[in-house]
Parts: sequence; C-alpha cells; structure tokens
Amino acid sequence: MLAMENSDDEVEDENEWKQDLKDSPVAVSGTLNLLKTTTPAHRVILHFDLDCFYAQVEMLRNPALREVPLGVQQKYIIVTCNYVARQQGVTKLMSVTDAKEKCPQLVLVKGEDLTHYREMSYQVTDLLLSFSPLVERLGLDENYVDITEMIQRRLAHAPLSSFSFKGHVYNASGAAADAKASSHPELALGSHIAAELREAIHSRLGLTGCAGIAANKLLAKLVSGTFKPNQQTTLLPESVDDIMGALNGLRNLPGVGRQTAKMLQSLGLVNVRDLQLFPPTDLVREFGAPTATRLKNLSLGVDDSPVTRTGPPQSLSDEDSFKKISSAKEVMEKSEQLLSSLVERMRKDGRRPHTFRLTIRKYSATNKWYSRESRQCPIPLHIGQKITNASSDDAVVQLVSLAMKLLSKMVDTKAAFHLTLINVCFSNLQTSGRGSITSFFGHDSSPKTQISVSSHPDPSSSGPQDNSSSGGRELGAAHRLGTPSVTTPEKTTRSPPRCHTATLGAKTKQSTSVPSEASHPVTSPSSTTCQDRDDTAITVTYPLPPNVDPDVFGLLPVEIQKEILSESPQSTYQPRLLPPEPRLTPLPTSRNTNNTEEAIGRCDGGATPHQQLPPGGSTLPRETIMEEKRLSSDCELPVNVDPKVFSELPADLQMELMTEWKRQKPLLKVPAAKKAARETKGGGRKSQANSLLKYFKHT
DNA sequence: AAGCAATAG
DNA sequence: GGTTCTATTGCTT
Repeated sequence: MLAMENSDDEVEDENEWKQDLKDSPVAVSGTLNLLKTTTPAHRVILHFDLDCFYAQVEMLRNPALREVPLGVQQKYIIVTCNYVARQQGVTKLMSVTDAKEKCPQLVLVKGEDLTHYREMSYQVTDLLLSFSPLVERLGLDENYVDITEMIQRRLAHAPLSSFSFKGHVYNASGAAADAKASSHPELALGSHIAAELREAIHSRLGLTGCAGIAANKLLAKLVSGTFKPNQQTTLLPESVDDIMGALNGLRNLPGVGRQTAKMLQSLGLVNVRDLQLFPPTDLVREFGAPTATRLKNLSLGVDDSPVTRTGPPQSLSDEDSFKKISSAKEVMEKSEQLLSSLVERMRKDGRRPHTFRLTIRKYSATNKWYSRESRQCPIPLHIGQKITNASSDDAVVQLVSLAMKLLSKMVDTKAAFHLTLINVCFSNLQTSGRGSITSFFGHDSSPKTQISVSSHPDPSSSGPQDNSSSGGRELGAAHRLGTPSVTTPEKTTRSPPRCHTATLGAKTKQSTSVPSEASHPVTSPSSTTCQDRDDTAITVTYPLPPNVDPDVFGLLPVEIQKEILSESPQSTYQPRLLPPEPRLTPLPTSRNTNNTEEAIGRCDGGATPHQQLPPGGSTLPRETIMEEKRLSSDCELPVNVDPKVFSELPADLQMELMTEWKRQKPLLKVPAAKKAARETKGGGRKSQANSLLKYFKHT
C-alpha cells in the first residue's frame, strides 16, 4: 500500500480496480479519485479475550479472593477459575468434586446468575467502542475490533521513523521481530493500539486479558491465546503457515465443531494439513460449495468475514437446569421464577418482545442428553405492554399461562414426565415507538449492521474518542440500557441522542455506510454505492494479495496457494464469472455407490464407534482417499458431461456446478451421518389434549 | 414464522 | 462426554 503512494503514474489495472471496489468503499473513492490516498491496505484485526472472565469479575467484587484459589461454580461444574486455582490443577468445566479433590482449599462462588458478568462484559465492549465503531462480541468475554482505520490514520501523519512491536510476535523473538517491524508497519502499529486498549481496560475497568493482532478474525483469535494470561501476540503474514500447522486437530479451527469434525474425520481428515491438501471436489461433494470453501479457507488461515458490529442482543433468555421436575405445578413455579427475572431484564432493555419461546429438556434413558425442544408463539399485545410498562407482575402471570400452553404442546401433562431444564426466551425484540430506547439505539437499531466508515474525530493516538463530538454515533453505553452506568471512569456521555435515522419499525439488515469526511475528500458519492456488503456476492479476503479472490483461492493447488501467501509473484488467476453455461441435467443420483466396503475404524484407534460413513466413497481409508482424488471426482459427473472438459474448468466453477448437480447429496448425507448420533430422539410427541388449558382461562 | 441443529464461550 | 447458561446463525418446513 505504501507502494501505491508514489504511484501517480501507476496504472491501476482492472483487477485492482475491482478489488478495491469490493474491499472498501472508502478506499475506493479515495483511491480512484485521488491517487494519493492510501489504498485498501491490509486489514488489521484485534481479538481481545478476557482472562478467566467470571473469576475476574468475582475477584473485582471481592478483592480478597485474588490470593486464593477461586472457582466459579454453576450447579456442580466449575465453569472457570482463577490462575491460582489453575496452578493447582483445576481446569474449566471440571466437576466440583474433582476440583475439590485436586485442590481442597478451593474457594467457590456461585455463578449461575450472569447479571454481573453481562454488565461487565458490556462495559468492556463499550470501552472498545469508544476507540473504534467496529466491535463484534463473541460470547461475554471476547471481542473483535477492526483497527484498520485507526492504524491508517496514525500511519498517515506518523513518525515514519522507527516501528516496533509491543508484546510478543508469533514465532519471532525480540531482535528478529524488531527487524520485521518496518516491513509490517500496520501490524506494528496494531500491536501498540492493542496495548493501549488493554491498558484502558485495565485502568478503567480493572480487567486483564489477552490480545491477538493479525490480518483477519480467524488468525487474530488463534494467535491471541499463544501467550496466556494478560499478554498479547502479533501474527506476521509469514507465520500464517506455522500457526495453522501448529493447530492440534481440526476441532481447534474456530467454526469446526463436533459434528463437522466428525464428518471430516470420516473423510480421513484429522489435522489441518489434511484439510489443506484434501481435493476440493471431494470436499464440495461432502459439504456443498459454500461450506467446502469456508473449510478450505479456514485451514489455510484465510478468512474474509468482516467484523460485524454487535448491537443489542436479539433475544433475552433465562434458564435453569435441575434434576427433576415432573408436575405442572413445579413447572409453573419454575417458570414464574425465570419469567420474573426475564421480564425485569426486558424492562431494563426497553425494547418490546413480540415472541415468546419455552424450551425444555426431557429426561429419558435413551434420550439422556442433548435434546431440547421448544415451542414459541407471538406475544399478545396486551401482555407486551405490561412488560415494558409499569411494574408488571401482571405480565409474569400472563406469561406463565402462556408458557403452560406451550408446555402442553410438548408434554402430555396428564402422564408422567420428567424435565431437566426449562428455558424462557423473548425474541423478536422491537424498539418501542419513540421511547427512551430510541435514543439509544436510534440510528442503528438493527442488531447487526455493518459500518463501513465512521467519521472519526480521530483519537489521534490514544484514549477513547470524545464521543460527544460529531458523527452522531453515541455507541458508548448502547448496550447497557437501564444499567446505571457503573464505574466507567470517563462517563460515557450519552450525548444528545440524535436519532437522525428515525428508524423505528422494520429495519432489518442493511449496511449503513457513512461517507467519510475525515481524511478523504470523498468525491464520488454516487459511484461508491458501497452496499456491496452482500452475503451472496463474491467475498474478499484481505490477507490475500489484492487480486486474488478468496473463494477461488481455497481451490487452487496448494503450491500456488502457498506461493501466493508467501507474497511471491502474483498469481495469474483472473476471477471468472459464470459463463452462460446451459443448465445441465442433474445427475439422478446415479451414484455408483460406494465401491468400497467400510474400512471404518480407521484413523486413530477408533475407540469411538464410528457411525457408518456417508455413502459415496468417503469410506475409503485415508491413503486411498488421498490418492484417488481425481478419479473419484469424475465418476460423479452427469452422463452428458465430459470429465476431461470438466476437469479443465476453473475450480470454483467446478464447485458451483457440482453443487447444482448433487443438490441432494449433502442433504441426504448429513442426516445420515447424524442419524447415529441423534437417533436417540424418542417417539414423537403429539400435541395432546390440553387438559391443562382449562386451568388457564387466559385471554 | 416455527423449530431445530450447530457452534461458541 | 455433553456438564452450565446463554446467544447467534442457518437450515428446513
């Protein structure tokens, strides 16, 4: 990007042009119209992860706990613990009995009530928001921050002199790292910004945490944990391959959960390298093009997903688990408890819920685990009003009766039943017409919206910005509705709420893009139609060189990928558009069924009973799968498609075609694969005589 | 819109 | 392994 600086005479070639368009509306207008401005630049993403969050909050509330081994307990589980306890062998999700065994002096505090954690969590987010508008929450204790703009601003009028890294650099020690600082000025600056944010969070909120600084969310998250308590790590592009390779199993890739890992394992894939090398066509067959592409990219450390601002929550729920509840009366009492607190939370939020859901977990020997079922319904207007308005024990009563109706749709209350969990949930939250809420969520009431740009006063180097100035974004405190601001040192001034975009009512998803007035004299307001944040469109990845499409990238031969990633000569790849290919007739599942037997138990010890694998060649032993790549792929082609011709097509096109052809494949497969795991679902429960209804006249 | 699965912390 | 108490997204009907 610096290279572009002196490129007055440099001709933008088509690819860069297009890339710019996709990359950043702002950069586009700047770049196109005045060549001088810094171009897209690499994104720099910060991942911030609070250290043993619940334990920290408890230690904050009671400082005496800092010196003792502390565990936060929910039911009979230690959900987290401080580092003193960890040194004694206590770990997360350990049972209380095990923990006490390991560490008899362990001090326990109850943590079922998340109120304090939630409040502190939002204070952290709010503090981060005061630095940059692009903050995405992940659970209560993690946040992503897109700090690209902050960096660009500093880079602009910066002491182009010495750059250095704050904190650790992945796979590079002090001296070597410093040498690299000048070749990665954005990341170097990013590391300083990370240090400032951590310091702000420490000094103002008293909390410590880890930060990861990298080119995308995936990498930032992965790197943030490399030095554990209260430290930070920056990942340089040349180390991407290292950090991906260092992952222990595919399960450690964010986005790959248990089920996906299982399916991958059934394909013979157990570590990241396996996935990197696995033939794209086979992956598409198993998962469909979009997921296949995502998985491939994840394995390579490629992630173009934007940091999406997290708004106020889209649902509020309260739940409790227990050994046994088996009577309608107990359900009512429990529901009332839960609803009382939920309604109170809802009232503080200020928005009005329009749908209500009841979720239960039934006990049964076969169905012992993980089956929740739920029923939901609209909330009648008169009940909705009572929630937000005056003290509404009234609302609670009505809601309990609603809950019982929903319950009767799931259990035969006349017969014996056994519940182990109840959850009540408000969703479809709408901001009430011009109320207090409007001012808080005002111009951005949609929970998730992407902000392309903010008109920043520029904090210029440190400290949160003065959010009372321009811009009309008073995001600070946006989430803590009703919570009388606690300890925010610099009280987040809820500035004159100018809800300019009077967007009440239906505002779903859209991108609000505000032209920047800051450093870029935006000149083509019209052309920039920066609504290119559309999910179906081609996505872009920043860590990749400017003219490489990430969707395609994942499908290139590995050598090429690595070459590209190592910043070697530009690939000659040109993004392809779909040719007017005439619709080919779908392959009528002429599946040459698995030409193989099982070979199931492969791949590491097979202690676990592998459920039988999905049909279609995936049951091959791993080596076979690897070797067989090409062959297996063309036997899937429709009869009227020449395999050779097909193989010549660009990989992304292959994927799209294949998805169309076997539109059903993944569909059939997935259920098949999960069948075993989930077959336990008991006999269907039919909605039953509403014996209970008579007790609730309702209205 | 409803219900559920998958993922995550 | 599916604990606890949430919350989000996407698929399917």
